[in-house]
Amino acid sequence: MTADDSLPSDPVPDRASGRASRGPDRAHVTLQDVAKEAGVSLATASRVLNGTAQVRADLRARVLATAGELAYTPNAHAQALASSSSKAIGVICHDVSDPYFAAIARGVMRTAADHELLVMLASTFRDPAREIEYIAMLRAQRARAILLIGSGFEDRDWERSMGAELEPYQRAGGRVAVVSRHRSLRVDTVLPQNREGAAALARALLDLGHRDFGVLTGPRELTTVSDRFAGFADTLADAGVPLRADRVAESGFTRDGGYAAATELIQRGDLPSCVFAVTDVMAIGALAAFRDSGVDVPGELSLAGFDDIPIVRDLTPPLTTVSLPLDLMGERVMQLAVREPAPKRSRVERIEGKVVLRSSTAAPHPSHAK
Amino acid sequence: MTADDSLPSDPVPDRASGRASRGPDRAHVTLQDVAKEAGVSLATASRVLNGTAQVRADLRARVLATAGELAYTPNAHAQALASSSSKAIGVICHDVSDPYFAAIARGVMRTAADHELLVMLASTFRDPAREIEYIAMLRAQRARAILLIGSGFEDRDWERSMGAELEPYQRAGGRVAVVSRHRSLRVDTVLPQNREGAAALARALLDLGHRDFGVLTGPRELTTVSDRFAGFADTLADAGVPLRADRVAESGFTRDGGYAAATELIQRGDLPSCVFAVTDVMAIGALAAFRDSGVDVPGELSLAGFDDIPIVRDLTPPLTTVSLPLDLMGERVMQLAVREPAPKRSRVERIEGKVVLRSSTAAPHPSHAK
DNA sequence: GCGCATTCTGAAAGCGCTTTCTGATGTACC
DNA sequence: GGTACATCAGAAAGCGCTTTCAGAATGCGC
Repeated sequence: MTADDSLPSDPVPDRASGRASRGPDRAHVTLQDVAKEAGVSLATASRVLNGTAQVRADLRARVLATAGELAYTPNAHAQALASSSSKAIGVICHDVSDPYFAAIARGVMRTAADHELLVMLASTFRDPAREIEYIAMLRAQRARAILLIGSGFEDRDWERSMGAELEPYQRAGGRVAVVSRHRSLRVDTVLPQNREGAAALARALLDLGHRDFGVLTGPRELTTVSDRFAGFADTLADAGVPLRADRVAESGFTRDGGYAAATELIQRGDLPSCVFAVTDVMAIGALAAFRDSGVDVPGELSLAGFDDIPIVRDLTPPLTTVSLPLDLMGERVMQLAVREPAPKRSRVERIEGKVVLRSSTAAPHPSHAK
Repeated sequence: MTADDSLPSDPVPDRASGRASRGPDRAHVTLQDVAKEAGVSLATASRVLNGTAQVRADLRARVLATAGELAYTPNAHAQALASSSSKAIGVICHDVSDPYFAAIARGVMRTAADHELLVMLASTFRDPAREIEYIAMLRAQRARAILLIGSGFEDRDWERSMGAELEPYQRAGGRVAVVSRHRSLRVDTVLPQNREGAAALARALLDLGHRDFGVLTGPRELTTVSDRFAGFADTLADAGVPLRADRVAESGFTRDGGYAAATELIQRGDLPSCVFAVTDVMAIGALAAFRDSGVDVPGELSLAGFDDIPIVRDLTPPLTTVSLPLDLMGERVMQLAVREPAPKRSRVERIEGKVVLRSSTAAPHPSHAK
């Protein structure tokens, strides 16, 4: 790759010499400029451009015309400062490139566009310190709302510092909404029914005849992980099916984490008949690990995930999972953030997951018969 | 899903009644508040908090302490207005949930974090009007830089209106950088070598023995599509291998577009021995189509993509593709935007693609022998 | 101990806009 | 024709911060 090359240049109107026909020499055209040029007062120009009040038709037309000619763009900072309200909302996620988040973000972006809002996006890469730091930045930007997408932590310290940052923000009129459970954050929530979804999945897998399960989990301190794990494990227990401790492997909440966890399971020796990965992303890694080790899915082992990110349909075999309407969840959390805040209590919008059986799961291999 | 439920509430310090110990009643703590409380002037407080100048140690300490106590957060809008510079940069893409973009965005976010910048992200969903609109919004926000990620259009009108929006922005000191070719936009560019990459891929596929090719393309007016197509087709032509018109199917630049294009190819009757999808995302759809139609890849037909988005390694079979360092490209475009602008000409950073042969391609099926 | 250079602090002028408040103009009615 | 009431334009006061400028306080040399 070479730098300092040049693209086919084109004739840009006298950039170096003078300047475009009417534009002022200063960097930006201000409302003042427009007003002067149109021969009206600052106030009138403002009113015309914002439609705040009636303005005589001819003045109105003049202002509009000059604004166009001068290519006037309002200074959003000045507007924000004067009107103390901003058109930007902040979204904090762990990683833009995680398909789970990307799918939710899509819904958020779409809905933001409908409201003519700008989205400031921040990736924390699961670093709690960075998360706090970003909230401070969004607070500084006077973002109209802050959206937290993705699992919270089961961690007292984190909760405390999070609350300390968010509470003054909310007191100052900022809106906060989250996807996933954030204990003790008093905020509007879009809450995927992780526990119930995992339970339903467990029942479906039991119905297929499985009695010997493995679980690939992410870090236990993530609420999403602990909820899904608990839902799955409890249902097995209720059915009288034990979940052996050595059948549970914990690793990172990523594709590679899934690969690592599955590999660990394989190395421990005899495999269960069915494995549940707490997220699809981990399941993708697990599937690769099983393939690399020559474990046939679903012939020798069934595999299921959670989330139903778009890609899992196109895997071989397509992945059984608990389907969450991710795009919709993004839309909803955005709507919660935009709607009038509930007077006292925070709203919780529960999102049900639906078990989708695809060909990554099948009846257990005969060798697993009791 | 039910709404208006309540999360386990926690004791928030007297939100309704009075207020937290020292905080003022107004919505936000201002620098003025801090200065008064610390018994110094506004100027001194500002200097302490920005490290703009030396301040006597004891005053310094007092300011810092009160700022902490009052949980002071500067108003970024006021700062931006007063100093006419902002800490936000704008990124415009087509769809956050497209893995190609998501991977680049990751690099962008990482690099932005290093520079303590906030990223405002906008999805256009390939609507040129929305693209223009977003640029206007970012201009209003006085974004320090605007990044355009993704293919430009080969379209005079679009170029013109794009230029009209961008040119005043740049004249006012705004920085613009893009990924992919944007004809006649005089901006710093991270330029994947689409033509060369596609040519190299064609050669590799010829080397495998293929002589009968098909191509699945996206909309021709996208520069990325036309470059890749041209590189591929020209190389075939140079090798004396014809590319029949009925072996080319055009569709949307998405997974479903790839599925549709592949289906069209299948329905036209006899298949080529090798198919090139101009992006991995389309290749994923094509792979699904071939599977659904019982066409064995690579047994009956070889399939190759372009981009090397992370997921294609985990497909069955793993996809042959032209690998682009997407994360790095994101980093680079961000760096271009942050670096001092080149005095006269725009910089172009060429990014080479590397052909990666995986198992979705193989020697042609014997039935295709000449 | 005095004068001068050197720090450091505070007052004040904006940055570009919104939004009262005030005043001017026009209309309606008696 | 004069008063009362709308209606609409303009002056001006901020919004919360940075930054210049001038003045106060300190240090030093002689």
